[in-house]
Amino acid sequence: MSLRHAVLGLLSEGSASGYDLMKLFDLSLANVWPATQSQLYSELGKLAEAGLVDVTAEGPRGRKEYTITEKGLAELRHWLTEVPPARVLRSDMLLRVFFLGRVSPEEAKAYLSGQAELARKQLEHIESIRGLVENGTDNLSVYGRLVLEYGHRLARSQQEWAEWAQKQIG
Amino acid sequence: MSLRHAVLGLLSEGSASGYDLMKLFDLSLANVWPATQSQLYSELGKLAEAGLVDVTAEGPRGRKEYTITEKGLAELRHWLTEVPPARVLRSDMLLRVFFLGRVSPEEAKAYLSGQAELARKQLEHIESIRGLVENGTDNLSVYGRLVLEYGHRLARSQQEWAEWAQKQIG
DNA sequence: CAGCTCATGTAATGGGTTACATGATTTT
DNA sequence: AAAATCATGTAACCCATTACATGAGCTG
Repeated sequence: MSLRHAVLGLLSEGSASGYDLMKLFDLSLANVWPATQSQLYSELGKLAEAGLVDVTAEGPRGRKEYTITEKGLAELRHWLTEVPPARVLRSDMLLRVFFLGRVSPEEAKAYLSGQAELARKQLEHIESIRGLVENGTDNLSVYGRLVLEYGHRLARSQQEWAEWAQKQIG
Repeated sequence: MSLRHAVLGLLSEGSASGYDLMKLFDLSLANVWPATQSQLYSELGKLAEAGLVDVTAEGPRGRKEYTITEKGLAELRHWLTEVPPARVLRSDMLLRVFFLGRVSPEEAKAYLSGQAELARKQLEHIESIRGLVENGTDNLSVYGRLVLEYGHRLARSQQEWAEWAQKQIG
C-alpha cells in the first residue's frame, strides 16, 4: 500500500495533476517505487474519495489539480514516523545464483561477470546524474541525494560482490 | 514469473512434494523469493499442465511427488543463461527517505538510526547462520553461501549508509 | 484417543502491468 | 494542417497475500 504514500509525499511538496505526478514519478521515484499511469490515476481517485486529497482546480483538457489535505498530511507523517517499513527483497538476480550449479562453471561465471558489468554501468549512470542533482535545495533534492548515495553504495557493493563471487567458482 | 523458476530450480536438485517444497522455500529462498503455500500448490499445477514437471509418485494423504522433466530442465537453463534478470528494486524504506523533509529533523534522524539498528541486527543474524551453512557441499549450499555473502555485504552497506545519512541532516 | 504433523486445495481481495480508447490544445 | 504533447480514463490479466476448509496418518 505504498503507492498511496508516494503520491501523498509528492503532493506534500505542492499541488499537481495526475499527469504532472507521472512525470515526477519517472524522474525521481522511478528507481525506488515505479508506478504506471493507470495506477496513478486510479490511486488519485481513491485518495480523493478518502478525503486525503482534494481537487482544487480544473484546467484545460479535463486537467484536475490535486492538493493534499490536512488529513492527507497527517496520514503521510503517520506513515513516515510510525509504520515500520516492511522490506521484502525479491531479487530475480539472486534467485538465479542459487541455481547456478545447474549450468556449467563457465556459464555461471559468465552470469556473474555480466552482473558485475551491469553494476559498473549502474555506478557510472549514478555518477553522471549526481552532477545534475547536486544543486537544488528543495526537499526532494536534498533527501533525493541521500537516496542517490544509497544507490551508489549498493551498486558498488554489487559490483565487488559479483567479482568476488566469480572467483569462488571453479 | 520467477516463482515458476524457483520451483523448477528446487526440483532440479531432487523430486519433492508441494509440502516439501514449502519447507525448502522457507529455509533457503525465503529472503530472496518468498512464496506462500497457496501460490506453490497452484504453480505446481500449472507446471504439471505445461509438462515442465511430472507427478512421479503418490503417497499417503494424497501426497504427490513432483519430478522435473527434460523440458523443465531446459526451461530452467534457458532462464539461467539467456533471460536477462529484470531487477525492480521497490523499497518502502528508501521511499520514506524522499519525504523525510515533511517531519522534524529529530524524527528524520530517528528514522535513519532505526534503519541502522535494523541493518545491524540483520548483519548479526546473517553471521549467526553463516556458521550453520558453512559445511554442506550440495549445490544449494555452495551457491547459497554466495547469496548469504551478498546479504552480508548489503546489510553492512545499509548500516554504514544509514549512519552516514544521519550526519547529513541537521 | 488426543494432538501433532503431513498434505492438498479453494476463495476473496488487492496491487501491478499492459493495452486500449479518446480527445483537447499547443506547436511547428 | 499535421504532429507533438497534454490529459484522463477503462479493461483484462497475472501475481501475491490472507483466510478458510478439509482430512489422513503418525506418536505418545
